[in-house]
Parts: sequence; structure tokens; C-alpha cells
Amino acid sequence: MPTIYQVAERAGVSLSTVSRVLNGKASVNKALKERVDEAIKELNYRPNAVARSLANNRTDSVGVLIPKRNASVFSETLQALECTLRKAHKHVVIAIGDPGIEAEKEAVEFLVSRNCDALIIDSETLSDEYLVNLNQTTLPTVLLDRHIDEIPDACFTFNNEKGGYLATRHLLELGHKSIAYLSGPVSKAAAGSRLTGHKRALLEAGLTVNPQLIFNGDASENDGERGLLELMARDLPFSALVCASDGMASGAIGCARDLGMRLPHDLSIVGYDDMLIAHHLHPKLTAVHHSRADMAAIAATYILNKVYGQTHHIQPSFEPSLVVRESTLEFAN
Amino acid sequence: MPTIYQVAERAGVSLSTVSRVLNGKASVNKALKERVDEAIKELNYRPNAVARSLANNRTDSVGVLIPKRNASVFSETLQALECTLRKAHKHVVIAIGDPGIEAEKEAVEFLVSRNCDALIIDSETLSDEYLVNLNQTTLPTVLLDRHIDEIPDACFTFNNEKGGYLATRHLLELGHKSIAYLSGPVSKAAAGSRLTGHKRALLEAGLTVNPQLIFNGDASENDGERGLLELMARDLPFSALVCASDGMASGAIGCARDLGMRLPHDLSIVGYDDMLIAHHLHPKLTAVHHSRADMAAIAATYILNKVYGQTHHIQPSFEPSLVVRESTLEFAN
DNA sequence: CTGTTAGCGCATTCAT
DNA sequence: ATGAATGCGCTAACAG
Repeated sequence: MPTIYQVAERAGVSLSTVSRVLNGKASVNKALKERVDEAIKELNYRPNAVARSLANNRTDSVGVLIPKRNASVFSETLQALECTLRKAHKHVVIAIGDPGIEAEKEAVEFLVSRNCDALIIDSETLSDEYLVNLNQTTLPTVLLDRHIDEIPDACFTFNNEKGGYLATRHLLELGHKSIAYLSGPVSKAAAGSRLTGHKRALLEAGLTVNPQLIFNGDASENDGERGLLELMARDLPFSALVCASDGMASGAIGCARDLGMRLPHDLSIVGYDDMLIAHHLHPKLTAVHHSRADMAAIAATYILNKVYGQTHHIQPSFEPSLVVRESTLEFAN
Repeated sequence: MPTIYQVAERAGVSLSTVSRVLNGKASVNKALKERVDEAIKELNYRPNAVARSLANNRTDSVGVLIPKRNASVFSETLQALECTLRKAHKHVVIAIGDPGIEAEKEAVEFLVSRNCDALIIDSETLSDEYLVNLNQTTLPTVLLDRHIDEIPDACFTFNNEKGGYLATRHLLELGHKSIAYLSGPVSKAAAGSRLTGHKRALLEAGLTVNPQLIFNGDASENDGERGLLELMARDLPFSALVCASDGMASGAIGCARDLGMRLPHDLSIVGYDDMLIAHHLHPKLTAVHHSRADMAAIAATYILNKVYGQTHHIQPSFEPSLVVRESTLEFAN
């Protein structure tokens, strides 16, 4: 590997001059510049990124912490991040969080020890305090799918309330009057907001919120099944079901089929997230969709602006929308 | 950030001594070592990875080129790679290949320019020649899911022939005599091998290979549907169908259902890959399974051994296996 | 076993 | 506009 010295020698200039044409900040005599460019080509010179990093205290890398969980979210997020960052000549160093707060802290440590210029973190388990501190004292950090009051600018979240609202309103518009709800853990903001949106739609339509029609579970397929069974055991009739995740919807669909129900005739179901499986379920799942890719791209752009002084335009919001497929049907009395 | 000098000063030793206790290669007087350790703790010193890289010409990073395609493969591969590399204190820099040979070359260039110590490449489009040259002249490189004769050690592939064989034998064991086959592009080694395995199973069972029962398509869902329709149009009865990918199986299942067939009674179907969707399809898909995670982990371990002089044991092979679910049934005449 | 010294390749003062 | 000198933080000879 040739160094900047050899380029300088071949071009008959000092290394400072080479450095200048390389970085293009200071101006250089045209003739010299050409000689340098030629030398660079002849030697097939490539600047050494490590040396450059040491000299200017910057690695042009951003660390991404992302948990294992589901494949769709994982790949959509990562692909969007990498794509927008690489276009800006930044590289992404990944750390995949094993579950557990200690493991995630370790992963962050790892990223920090790698001298990343910034961090993009998708974590539910790390504490607010830790993240705020990280962002303020160690490294510029942005958060995916999470909100912390102290650092609003660094947080990117979906409008879950609206998503919950859209799901339920769709069912209402189809004429359903009795709508059950399979909720994720309300201790998590996202699940709570979705439920809030659901209730708002109900109230707006002049209906009342009946707690007997709401099941609280985690977001798993298993709890989708459990939830449907329990709701039916409560013996309150309902013709439609909103699931706070595609996984729950999948579980509910399987359960309904086992119970001999015909879908969507006997029960309309809407899911949430619109991941790959929504399309593969039968009937194909009507679901609330939001784009992780958009969120990731915007978060990355924010980093580009803030940390690297670029000035991309940031489109401010990404709203959920409803994708209507085959799992919902007009209410037929 | 404290430097090694400050640690040396505080401990009252030279920076070499600090470096020695840090790297633990040369031996250091116990008392001195303790003073150094203490100073490190007091200052909360962290060695600067960039400076270290510059000094020893090594970044402890491995570049991973992986194409966009499907989420399951993407995340499974990446997670396994990252996990095994991070345990060894190596970090992974990712480049996600946009389709196209030029884009992938650019991505490799990007990784190389980042001074990765090694490359792990999952690409179908880059030419053998390019990859061999890369591995031999630029950087140690391993290939995922691809074989090149010139560099056998650097290639990690599945036993696709066996997988195709297993799929068909399963059907034969269930009593099926007339088995159709939806093939991926036979120009690709993997698809070709699977088909070869299918034929071997047929021949072994004393049956003949009927080209009329074989459809050649890409691996897409669409071609699953197209394939089934075309096979049926050929008017040769068959009671079972092997699909060379889960995607094709998904398409075939949807198509069969649209045709009013009852699955698996009217047609047994087996898929290949056993990705997430296999579980979500209805009926749940019986499929050939192989572990991308295992392959990725082994490839990473190979790098650890070869590039970083570690001596992990490499379990030599990862064989496909058949996961029987609900989409195959005994042949009932 | 320990300290001194000289790079690793580049960016960046500071003179000129 | 150009070149010489210095330093980024660390490792690795080398000498003692």
C-alpha cells in the first residue's frame, strides 16, 4: 500500500500538498494538483482510513445497537440505516443485543470502544437515565422507536395512537359494533398508545369501551391464541378483533381456525406492523402499516446532519396507514 | 479521554510497561502491574482502538457483504456472524449489496477502504475470478453459500443435493408415486443440486424421472403459482409436489387453494429453506431445513482461526434435515 | 524486566 | 500557495 509520502515524492511536492488536494479544503496550484492526481492514479493510492481517523479524531462510523427479535424489523431497519449511511461514506458497525440489560450495556460499551462517531440504538430495556447520560456525555445518540422526554430531538417514534385508531375505525366503517382488542403489554408506551387510539375510535363512534372486550398479553403468537380463547370465554359476542401485533393476529387466526370459525366471515381481524407474515397468513391480514425503513433512514439522516455537519432535509413525520387485505369483512347481521 | 501516557505517569512507569500489562504478552513485575492496573481504573482509561490499529496494522474488524433479499436469511446470517465475532472482540462492518454486480463491487471496495482484516461475502453475482483474486491478493475472504473450485477452503455451502433427496424421499415414504417438482433456476448451483437430489431419490425408489413433472422457474412466490398451474395443465396426475423454495411453496399453496383443492389431502407439498413463513403458511409447511446461522458461525470461526491465529475447533459440516409439519400426508389411493 | 526511541499514515499548525 | 515540523495514541524493536 502506497502512502501519502510516496505520492508526494512521485509528484515532486510535499505531503502537505497531497493532503490538500486529497481533502480539497485549501486551494492548490492547478499544475501541482494535476501532478498529484496523476501520481495518485499511477500508484493506485488509497488514503488509509485508520491513519486519517487518528489524525482527525473521527472514524466516520456509526454504531448500531439492535436487538435480535423478529427478522422483518431487524432487516428492514438495518438495511435502511446502512443504505443511507453508506451513501454518505459512513460505515455502520453493528452490535446485536442479546436480551438483557447487562448484555445491551456491554454491546454499547463495545461500540463506544470502537470509537464510533455516533450511536443509533433500538432498545427497550436500557434505562432512560442511561441513554440520556450516554447521549449527553459520551456520544451523540439517537433512539429508534422510543421516546424520552429529556432528549426529544434524539427520539424517533411512530404514531401508535393513530395506528390503533385507524385499525378500529376501519372496522367501525365496516359496520362492526362490538370490537374486541388483543393488547400488547401496556407497560410499554407503544402498546399503550395503540390501545388509546382504539378507545378513541370507539368513543368517537359513540360506542362505549368495554374492558371485557380487551385482553392484555405480550405480543406473542401464543398470547394471540390465549387471548382469543379468553375473550370468547367471557361470553360477550364480538364480530371483529383488533390485534396489537401481527404475531398475535397469527395466533388468533390459527386459534379461530381450530375452533372451526370461518374467516373473515365469522370474525374480522386486523393486525399491526404489517410484517412479512401478514401477507402469508390466510386470510391475508388487513393490518396497520408503518415503515421502519423510513424511520431508520430519517434517524440516520439526523446523525449525518448533527454529527457530520451535513444539511439534508429531514421530512418530519412518518404516519401509520392501514393496508386492507382479506381478513376483514363488512358486518353482516 | 486519558491516554496511555497519563496512565504511565500516574503509575510512575514508562508507557511501554503500561502497554505490556495492557496486552499481557510480555511479563511485568507484579507490583508494577498492580500500580498500572490501579492507575487504569482511577483514570477510567480505555485504549484507543484507532491508534492501536494504526500501530499494528490491524483493525479487528471484518467486513460483511450481504445482499438485501429475504429478511429471514439476512437476519439469521448477520446475527450469527456478529455474535461469534463479537465474542472474539472483532467487530463487523456491514455493506448491504444493492442488486447488480457493479454495486456489489463498490460495496466490497468500501469494505476494503475501511481496512477490514477480512471479508465475509454472500453474493451470487460477483464473478469467480473477482472473488478468487480478492481472496488471494487483497484480503482473506470467505464465501457464504457458494463454491469456487480454486479456493475450496474459503467456501461454505449447504448440501443441497441431500436436501432435495430428503424432500423427495419423505414423499416416497408416504407412498407417493407421482411427484412433481418446482425448481429454481438450474443455472444456479444450489437449485441444480436440489433437483439432482430429487432425481436420485426417484431413481433409488425404482421410479423414472419424468421431465413433464418438473417445472423450471425462479424461486419466487409468483413462479410457485405459475409452476403449479403449468404442471396441472400438462395433465399428468401427481399427488405430491416438491418446491425448491419456501416462496414457491407459498405461491403453490395459495394457487391450490384458489383452485379449490384441499391441502394436504389433495396434494402433499414440501418446501425448502424452512424460513419464518413455513410456520405461518396454512397448512404449516413441511420443509427441508438447514441452518444459515450454523454456516455463518462456522465461516466466522474460520476467519478467527485463519486471520487472527485463534484455534477454535471447526465442526466440519451442516447437513440439511427435514422438518415435518402439516403439508404432507400419506398417499391415499 | 524496564525504559527509550522510532515509527504507523495522515491532518494541521506554522512559517515562508 | 507551499513546505517543514509536530502530534494523534499506541506498538514494537532495541538497549540496558
